[in-house]
Amino acid sequence: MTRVVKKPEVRRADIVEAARDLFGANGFEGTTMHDLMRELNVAKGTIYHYFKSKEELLEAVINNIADESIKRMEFIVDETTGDALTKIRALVSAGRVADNNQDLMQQLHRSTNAGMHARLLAVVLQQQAALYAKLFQQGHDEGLFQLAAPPLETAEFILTSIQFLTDEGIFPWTGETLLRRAQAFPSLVEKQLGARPGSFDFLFPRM
Amino acid sequence: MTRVVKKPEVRRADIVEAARDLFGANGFEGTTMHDLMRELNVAKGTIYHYFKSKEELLEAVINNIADESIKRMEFIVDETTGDALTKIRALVSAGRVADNNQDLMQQLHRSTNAGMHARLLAVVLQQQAALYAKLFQQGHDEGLFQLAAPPLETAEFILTSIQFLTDEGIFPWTGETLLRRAQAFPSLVEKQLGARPGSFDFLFPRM
DNA sequence: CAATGATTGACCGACGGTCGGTCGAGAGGT
DNA sequence: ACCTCTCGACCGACCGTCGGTCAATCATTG
Repeated sequence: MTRVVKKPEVRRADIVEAARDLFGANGFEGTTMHDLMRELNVAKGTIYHYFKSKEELLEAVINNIADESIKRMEFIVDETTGDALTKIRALVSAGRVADNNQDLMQQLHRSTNAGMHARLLAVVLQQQAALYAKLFQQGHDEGLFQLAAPPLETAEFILTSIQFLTDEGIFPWTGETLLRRAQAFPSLVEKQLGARPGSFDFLFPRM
Repeated sequence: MTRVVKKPEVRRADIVEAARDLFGANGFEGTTMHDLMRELNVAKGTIYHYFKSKEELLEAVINNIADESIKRMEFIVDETTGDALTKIRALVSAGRVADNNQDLMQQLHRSTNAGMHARLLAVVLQQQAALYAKLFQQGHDEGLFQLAAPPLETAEFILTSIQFLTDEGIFPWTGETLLRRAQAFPSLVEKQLGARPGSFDFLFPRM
């Protein structure tokens, strides 16, 4: 095979990108290193030159997705002007990881990928919590919220529940269950934040 | 090998029990079907006679653990007399899945087992939520709580956060992080339930 | 042109899973 | 009580696949 030499950073990025696509299309366990080397037109050893195991490659893919997600969210917060509630609203509507990773999410819904999924959730969550914490603090300062606990812990608390309970990846919730929960979220969040009733109605947009 | 015939239920239970032990000791991926057949003194085909895949066996193990857990908790609720807060306190102190599955939990702390772990959490959670929902309702009726949403959704919301955020299995939180969160839980829960400040101090017992 | 290190691909051992076949036990006939 | 006959629990050699290894090879750089 014709030998192609690339700069290490480039090759590394190529591998992560291809892995991300394949994991998204076929799942982690459903993707073989052979699939990956064929996709990349690269020998197996090359991949193992950059990642010492498939597991480590998964780690890199997860961080890649998470980093992209958090950057997008930070950008949204920065470009949005207004009070905390306005910023939160903008963030929520654009913040679903699912939207920009449609096929990935579809794969994550297979229970075999629960591991990959849970780990991705955990990383994304920690990053998002820091972001929301700032907004909660702002809202508190603006008199919109009455927090009972530090902003970061409050953000972690709320985000964790919403992510896990709305995510069909780890456990296949039924449609009714999801609806039932979605309807309860506004009240739950308002209560937790001490926000005005109705201020989080946007969490469950009736159509 | 000497052939031993058992009643199907017995053999099935034996397999689940042994699998539970081995998964607990070495993790799901760290346990081979060969290990299992050696432990059971049984041929590989026998295991596959009862479970069509390793994956399906995992499912059975998870349900086995979850069932045992929920039965213990239901028993505790039944034998405890008093108001909702008293029952909740009893439940929490005995309800940690970790306590009665020490080595299992230790294994779950390996990120390779995130899948097994997340799925177990999901099942246990759904069962526990139903139980706590009853107590939240009782507390509401007794005037101890002021719920902002239906009891079941409230229970799911709270339990999910606490389980996920205190569990080191999926993402290895640091000790400080765990402490920081534990300190915030009482306030967060009280706020969510509309309970008297201090009534959930038992969630974070200072030593 | 030598040194470096990126790249190759044949090779390996372990693993999950299959399948043709064996054998014990209970049902039903005599 | 004894003998079949049938069912399905049980066996284990075998298979294909997969993650991972490594010595050789080749492009690039100084």
